[in-house]
Amino acid sequence: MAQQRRSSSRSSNGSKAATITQVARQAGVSTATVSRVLSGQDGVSETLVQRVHEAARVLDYQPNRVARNLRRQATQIIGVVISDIQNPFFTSLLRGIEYVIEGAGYTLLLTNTDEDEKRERMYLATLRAEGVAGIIIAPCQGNRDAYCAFEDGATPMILIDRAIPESTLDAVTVDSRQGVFDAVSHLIQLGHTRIGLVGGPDRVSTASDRKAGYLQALSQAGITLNPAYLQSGDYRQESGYEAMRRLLELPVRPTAVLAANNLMTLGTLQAIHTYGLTIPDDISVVGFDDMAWAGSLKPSLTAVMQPTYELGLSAGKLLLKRIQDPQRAPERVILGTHLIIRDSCGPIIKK
Amino acid sequence: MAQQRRSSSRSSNGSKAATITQVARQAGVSTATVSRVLSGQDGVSETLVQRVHEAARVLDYQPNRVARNLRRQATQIIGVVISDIQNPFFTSLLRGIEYVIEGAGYTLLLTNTDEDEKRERMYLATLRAEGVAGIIIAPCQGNRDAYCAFEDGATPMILIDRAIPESTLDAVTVDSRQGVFDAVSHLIQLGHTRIGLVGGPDRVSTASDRKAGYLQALSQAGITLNPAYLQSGDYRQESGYEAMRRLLELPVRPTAVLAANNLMTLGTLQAIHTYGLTIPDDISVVGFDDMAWAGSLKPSLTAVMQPTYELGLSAGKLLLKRIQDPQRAPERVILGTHLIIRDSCGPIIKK
DNA sequence: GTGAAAGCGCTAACAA
DNA sequence: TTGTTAGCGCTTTCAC
Repeated sequence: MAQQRRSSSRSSNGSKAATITQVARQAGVSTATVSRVLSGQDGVSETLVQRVHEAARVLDYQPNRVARNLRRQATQIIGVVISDIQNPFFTSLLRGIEYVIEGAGYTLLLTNTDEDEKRERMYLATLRAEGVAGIIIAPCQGNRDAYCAFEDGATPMILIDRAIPESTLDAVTVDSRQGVFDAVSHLIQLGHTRIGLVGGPDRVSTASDRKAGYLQALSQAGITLNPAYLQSGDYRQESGYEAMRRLLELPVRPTAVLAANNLMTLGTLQAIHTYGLTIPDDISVVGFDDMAWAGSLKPSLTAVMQPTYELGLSAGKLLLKRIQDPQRAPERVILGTHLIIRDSCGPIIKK
Repeated sequence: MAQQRRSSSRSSNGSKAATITQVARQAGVSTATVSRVLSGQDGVSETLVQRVHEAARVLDYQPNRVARNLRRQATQIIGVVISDIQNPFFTSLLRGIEYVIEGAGYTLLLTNTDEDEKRERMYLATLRAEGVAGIIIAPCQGNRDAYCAFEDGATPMILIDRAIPESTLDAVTVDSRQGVFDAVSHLIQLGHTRIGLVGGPDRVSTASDRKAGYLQALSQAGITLNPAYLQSGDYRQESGYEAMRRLLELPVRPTAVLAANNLMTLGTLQAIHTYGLTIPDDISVVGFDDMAWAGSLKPSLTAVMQPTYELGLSAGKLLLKRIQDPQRAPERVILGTHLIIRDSCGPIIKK
C-alpha cells in the first residue's frame, strides 16, 4: 500500500509552485500569451491555446492570485464580518451569501467580532488592507461614525441584519418590530396580559425594534406596561437565563414571555425548567428566530421565523450591484417574518 | 446632525488609499525608511521615525497587504476549511483556532464545503492560489489522495476532528471510540441491552470510530449485536430523524439509543416526540457532542462532551509550529471526551 | 543610518 | 495574432 512515499501524483519538480514565466518558456510563447489564454481572452490562435494549456497542465500551474490582485488592484475576495459565529442565525445567513458570491467567482473571507467593537475595528482595517472587493457586515454597534469611512464606496459595504441610523450604506434587514408585534399579539389573543420580554442590547437596532414591537402590541391591546416585565440581556444564552430568572422571581410573574433571539430563548427555557415550571401550562414561550432545535424541544417551540437564507441572498446581490456600480443610490431591503405556531403557547387558564 | 455629508473624518484627499511612496514624499525620506519604520525595524534615527509616523498619520496610511504578500512570498492568512458551517460543533472549534492564530498576527479565511468533495477541492485550490500561510481542515472524505498534494509542506496543513489513514499530515482528533464506549457502557450499566445507534457516514473517520466504540461496549458486556439496531445517516438532522424512525418501527425496539453527533441527536429527539414516546421512561437517549441547547431540553440531555475549544487550540498551535519548522515530524494529538450525565437516560424498568 | 534599485508574478498597454 | 515592456506597492539587499 504505502509503496510510493512522496508527492505521488502532480509535478514533483523541486517544490515551489510554477510561475507564468515557466509556463511561457515551456510552451515557447510569451507570458502575455499565457495570460491571455488562461484568462479566457480570445484572439489567440488555436495552436497556441493548445500549447499553453498543455504546458500549464504539465507544470500543474496555478496562477498566483496575490500577483494578479496587485496588478489588477482588485481581489476576488468578499469579507464577511459576523458578530457571533457561534450563533446559528448568523451562520445561516452565510448560506445565502455564499450562493450569490460564489456564483460570481468570489471567495468568502469570514471574520468574527464576538460583538466586540475593538475586534470589529481591527478586522475592518485588515479587510481594507487586504483589498477585499467588498464587505458584508452585521455591525456590532449602532454608531454611524464607526462605518462612515466606508460611505465613500472605495470598499463597498453592505449592512446585514442590523441597520444604522442615517447611514447611507446599503442594508438588508428584517422587520423585527412587526415580527414581535405579531408574536405578542398572538399571546394576547390567547388571553395573556402579563407578558414578559427577554430583550436584547439596546445599542443593536434589532433589539430596539423588537422592544418597540412589544410595546406597540401591548399598547394597541390597551394593556399597561409593567416595566418589571421588561428585562434584557446581551443576546447570549447566559443573559437570557438571568433575565428570565428575574422575571420568575417577581411577586406576580408573567404568564407568557417572548425571548428576543435564539440563544436567549435557550437561556429562558433553562430558567423555566430550573424553576420546575411547565410549558405552556405555567408559562407560554415564544422565541424570536426559528432554529434547528425548535422542533426537537418538548413542547416544540412557537417562534418567529426569519428569512435567513433570503437575507443572505439579498445582501450578496446588493453587494454585487454596488461593486458593479459604486454610484448607485443606497438601497434598503426589509424582509418580513413569519410566526410558526407550535406547542409552547397555550391559552391562559390557571392561577 | 447630518450637516457634513461626505467622508467626515479621515483624509479626504481624492479617494484612493495612500501608498508608501506618498508617505515617503510627505516625510521627506525614502520608501525604504518608511518600510523600516512601519515594520518596526530598528536602526532608524529617532527624528526620522517621528517624521514617518507623522506622515503616515496625516495620510491615514495603511500598508497594502497584497503588495507586501507578493514581495514576501507569504501571506498573513490562515485558511480554515470546514465541512458544515451550520454545525455548532465546527464553529466552536473556531474559537480555539482564532485565539491562537490571531495572537500570532494572522487572519482567518474561512470556507465551507458542506461535506461536498467538489467544493472542497475547489476551495483548497483557491487557498493555495491565494498563498495562505497554512490550512486547517476538517476533511470531508477519508481518502488520502485528496490531500497528499499537501504532504510536501509547501502549504502546511493540519487535520482537525477527522483523521486520514496513512496520511503524514499533523492531526488533532478526539477519541471518539472511547467516548462512545463510555456512553454505551453507561447505558448498559443502567440495565439496557437493546441499544440502538444512530450512526454517521462511514467515509468519515469519526463515524467509523464511534461505531467501533459502540460495538466494543456491546461485545465487552457480552451483548450480541442486533444489526437492525445499527442505523446510520449523514450527520445532518433530517437523517437522524429518519434513522430513529427506522429504529422505532422495529417490532422489538431499542430501549436506549446513542446518536452519533449533535445534529442527528436533534433529529432523533424529533422522531421520539413524533411517536409520542417519553424520555427516559420509554427510551433513553445519549447524544455525542454536548451543545448549547443540551441543558435547555426537557429532560436535559446526557451527552458526550468534546473538548472543542482545546481541539481548535491544538490545531492552531500545531499549524504555527509547522509553519515555523516545515521539517518537523508529523504530530498527532488525540483528546479525550467526558460523559455529562443529565436526565435523558434512566434505568430499564418497564415493558 | 539612509537611499537607490531590483524584483515578487502577473496583466494590459502599446508595438510589431 | 503575438511579443515587449512597464508597472501594481511593497521589502530587502547592497552601496554609501
